[in-house]
Amino acid sequence: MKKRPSAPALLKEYYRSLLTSFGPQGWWPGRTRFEVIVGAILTQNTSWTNVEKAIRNLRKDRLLTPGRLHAAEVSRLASLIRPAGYFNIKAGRLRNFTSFLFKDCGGSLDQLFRKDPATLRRELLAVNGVGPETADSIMLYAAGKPEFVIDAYTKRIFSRHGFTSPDTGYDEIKTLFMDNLPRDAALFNEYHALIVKTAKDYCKTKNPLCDECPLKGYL
DNA sequence: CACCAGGCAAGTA
DNA sequence: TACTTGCATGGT
Repeated sequence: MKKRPSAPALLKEYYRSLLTSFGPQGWWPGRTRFEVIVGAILTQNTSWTNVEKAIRNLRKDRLLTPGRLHAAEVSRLASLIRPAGYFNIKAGRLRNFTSFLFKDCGGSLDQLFRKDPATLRRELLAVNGVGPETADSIMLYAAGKPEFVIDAYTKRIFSRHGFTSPDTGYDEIKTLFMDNLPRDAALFNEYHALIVKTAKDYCKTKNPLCDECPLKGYL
């Protein structure tokens, strides 16, 4: 029985193991920063394939810019994003975000992302419909800030492998990553992408000991 | 048919 | 503060 490594060592080992197994993902969940933000809101408790359908509908109508989206009727947005589920709620949330963006920054993402990270995160969280995961997804994948995104996959994998408990809170598990890894946006981006790939490909079964899982050796 | 998917806010006690 | 419920489509 080999000794359990320290948290920093374990997190680095896990990353190295995933990277070795799957290679760099070069993952980016959208074509533009604004599309990343839209995707982050639409994917709340929803499969990414359904989000892609909704994004395609928005793109077809050329609404994937802050100005065009903000100008569209919420009811029209709702009908376009229908495949992503919760469409009335999410249409309102998209509007809440663009309203904030225009009121606060004149619709400019450059201006929004020039805010210092702590302020930016606090203000994103103040938008109705933007919670911790959505805020961090925007910070990391749209703004390029080093915030680790904790999603259902991350929680599930790490709890199944006995690394956290199933009810560990968002901030607690996030701190685990943030405090034990270098604050590097590219690293956080790649790490989270690898976790998503692992979850989708290998951890569908509720069996944390599945043979092909790269984490197998760390139990 | 049941169950789940890259959450969040509002309601209840 | 701590729990519960509503939101909704599409894939397996």
